[in-house]
Amino acid sequence: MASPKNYVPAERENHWYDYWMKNDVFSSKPDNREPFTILIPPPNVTGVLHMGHTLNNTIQDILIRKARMEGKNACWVPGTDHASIATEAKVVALLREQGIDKFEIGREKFLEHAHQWKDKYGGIILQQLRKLGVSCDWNREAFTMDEIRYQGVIDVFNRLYNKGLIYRGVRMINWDPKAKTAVSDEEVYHEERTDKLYYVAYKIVGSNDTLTIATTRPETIMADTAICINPNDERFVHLHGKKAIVPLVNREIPIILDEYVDMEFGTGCLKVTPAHDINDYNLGLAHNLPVIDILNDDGTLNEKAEYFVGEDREIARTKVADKLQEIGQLTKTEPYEHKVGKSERSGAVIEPKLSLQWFCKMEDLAKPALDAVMNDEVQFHPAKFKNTYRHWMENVRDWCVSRQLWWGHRIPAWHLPNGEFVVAMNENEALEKAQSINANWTMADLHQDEDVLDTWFSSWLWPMSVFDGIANPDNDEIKYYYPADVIVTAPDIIFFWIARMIMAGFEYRGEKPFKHVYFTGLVRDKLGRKMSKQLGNSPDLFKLIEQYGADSVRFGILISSPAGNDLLFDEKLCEQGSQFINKIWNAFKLIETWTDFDKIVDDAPDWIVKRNKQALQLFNDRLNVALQEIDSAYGDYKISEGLQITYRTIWNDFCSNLLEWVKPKKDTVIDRTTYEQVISHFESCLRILHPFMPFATEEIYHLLRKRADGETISTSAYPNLEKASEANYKKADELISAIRNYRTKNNIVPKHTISFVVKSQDEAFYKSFSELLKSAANLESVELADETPERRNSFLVGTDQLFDLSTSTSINDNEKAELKDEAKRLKEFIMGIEKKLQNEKFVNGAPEQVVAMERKKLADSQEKLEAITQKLNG
RNA sequence: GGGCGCUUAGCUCAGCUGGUUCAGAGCACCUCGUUUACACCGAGGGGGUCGGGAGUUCGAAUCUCUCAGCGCCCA
Repeated sequence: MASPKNYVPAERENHWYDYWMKNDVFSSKPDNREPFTILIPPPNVTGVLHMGHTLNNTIQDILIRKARMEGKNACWVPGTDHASIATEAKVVALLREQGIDKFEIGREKFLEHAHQWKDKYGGIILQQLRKLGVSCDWNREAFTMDEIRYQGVIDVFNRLYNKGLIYRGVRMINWDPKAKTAVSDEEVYHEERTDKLYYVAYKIVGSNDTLTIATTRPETIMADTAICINPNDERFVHLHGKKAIVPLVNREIPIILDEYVDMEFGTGCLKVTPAHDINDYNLGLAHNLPVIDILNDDGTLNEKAEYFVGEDREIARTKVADKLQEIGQLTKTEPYEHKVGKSERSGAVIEPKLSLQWFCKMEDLAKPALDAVMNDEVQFHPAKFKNTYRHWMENVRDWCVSRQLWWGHRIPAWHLPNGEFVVAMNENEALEKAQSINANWTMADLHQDEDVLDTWFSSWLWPMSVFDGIANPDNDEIKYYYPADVIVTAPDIIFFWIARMIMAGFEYRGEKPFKHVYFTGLVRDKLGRKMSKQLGNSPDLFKLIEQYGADSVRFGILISSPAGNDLLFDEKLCEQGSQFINKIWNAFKLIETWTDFDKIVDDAPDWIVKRNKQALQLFNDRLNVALQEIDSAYGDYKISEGLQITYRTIWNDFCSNLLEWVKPKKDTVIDRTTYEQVISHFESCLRILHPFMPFATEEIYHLLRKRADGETISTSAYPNLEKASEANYKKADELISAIRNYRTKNNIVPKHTISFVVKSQDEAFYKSFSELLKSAANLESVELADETPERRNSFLVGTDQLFDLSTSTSINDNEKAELKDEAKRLKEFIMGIEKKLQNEKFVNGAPEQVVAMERKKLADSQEKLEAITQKLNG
């Protein structure tokens, strides 16, 4: 019953995913086992799966699958994020296509459309994730705006408000004039851009003098309320106290002094526009300047500007410049490189804007969250991100939590006729509170705040809200699963999300929300460029999965993914993954043929039994060392390294060595005990690999033995670790290679048996593994010798000297030269060690072990040198 | 401007609490090989003065300083 030539992932992956679902392998309920919890970073409902998600979720899947196999109660909670700005933008655009205006249909109708949109597209990404094989508990799917999560947000807003941590204030905020909403500092990215620096002359009142300022934003001169100069600037200080006249609008403004002004920049004179620049705003506060806001919410000029009313700021800029030119007050322009803030959401240039917003005070919340990371209560992997985190947390600023949008959690504040407001859990409670101020007010007098909360204001509660831990802080689920074991995320949301989750965790549960944070890198293309739509360098994931299979895609993205560093993704790596599966597939087919050809017997010849025992012993050592290495890789969150070790162990140690060692040749057989053990080693290999490549391992696991109904490798026990040393394994491997090498050099075909006499200090090794060595290297015999046989070909493996009894010495010139080189090298090496050992400082200063090692090195080298000299002279 | 990090084989990276036999892996490359698991393979091979310089030390890829290049974050 031969299996197909190749494993075809496309045919099997869906099958196994269905099998897992049908057998409810991924679901979790609290019980008396140790929990292992992972919370998915909820992808945006607007998103489609990209390489970043693939990496991130593959890592989570590996961690959760390993934990599951280790017998822990593994719970991976999936979910999605409502993504206020992005989703609202999508829905607005969709409605616009249908000729519907958001403001015309109003809030309620709009939200209906938004919910419809979410129901239709919001789950796409989670569906796509299933293709990757992720083992989320799908019964637990949460959404940041579903009932439990929504109420949690409202609850937390109320509590923070009552605690005095939420306030309303006028602040300079980042205004996105396209999305018409405030965005947080973290949602602004800065882009290098070449603009112009305009030099504008202002007349001085009561004088023919002018002073010249340099600005990138001439369109804001209509909002100027002062000119500022540095008090140390002797060029201009005489102007202090005089007034300047704003061009075009001809308003008189004071000339003030402040050290803030950089004398080197531009002309040394600064126009002050408090409404449109954060630094100017602060200057305005310090000098009591009026604030003139000349911009509309959409970035066009308003009537206060007087000129170019209704024009977009960018267009107005050139028009103002032209006008200034016309009236002779534009003295020059020069190109100017600077950074421009843009909205991460809409791409629009951010406008600093004064605005009444809701804020959350951060200082008190930040303190325990900072400590928890600095003292490793919450561990960052890699730890280098602790620095970044500390820097931000120590300088944390209040969080602007309101957004001028409809899609989201509406701020639970009701404005009252007298201009006050109340914050409440719901309308009724709000009315109650209102009536305690004025008993005559009715519901009609209350008006709920129009704004919604920043999306992160729901995400930061995620570790609690997914278990309904806000409203029901004592429920069994949150008590069991909280804190989560690990969060896997990219470092770009360390502040948005990670920091705030830690704050919320301590604030509401007095405990960290998770134990470990694993930061992945960015996925770049093989040239190191970021993947972007513009470059078109982002591969189509589904084509990749179709072509290579999910296992191979997982392999490809992981094998090159060092912890915390960006990874350069190359499709070729997926191919390497398929080749790996093919290798394992063929290992399985080999074993399968033994059954087919009746190779498995109970009464195998003694030498086979012995040899196989030796082979298994060595492999067992190696496997255990590998397990140890893999375990420590997991412990350090070096997932990629874990896969690399697994790859090498299966390919080199299991396939190339163990299988070759015990493989029954032409007319030989394999004893049943060995066969059974090979199968169980194969199973161990599959189990180690399963978290990385779940589908193919499941497939072969089922082919290796008859499995019970519903049985799965996913819940089979991860191999146990035994203490082992692989010294003998390595020696055998090296020795066999050396003998092969010797054959090649001397043109001895593999078929031809040879006999060796060995001079070695490690006699036990040769006694223990002679059958294996003979078989693997096709030796007639390998005997230990006390004396050096004369005139025999010989070579060194470590310090062991092997003499080929079947030939007589005939060193050719080539070999002679090589040996001489080696002898020379050894002599120098020996001299080096001798010098070291003669150095008292070394002998006294270095640890005993190190000195002993040097002595051993010396002895070994001398032995080698002696052997070589002998050979050269013989 | 401030902070953090990186620079080791052609490529991607390990190694870095200084000392375990002239610095490792995978891929790529070269040579040989189709013996019934696998050419998506096997056997073998070449390839690095560990970015430059200085210092500490008996000893530095590993620690310190400095220079250069690159990247990220915050202003």
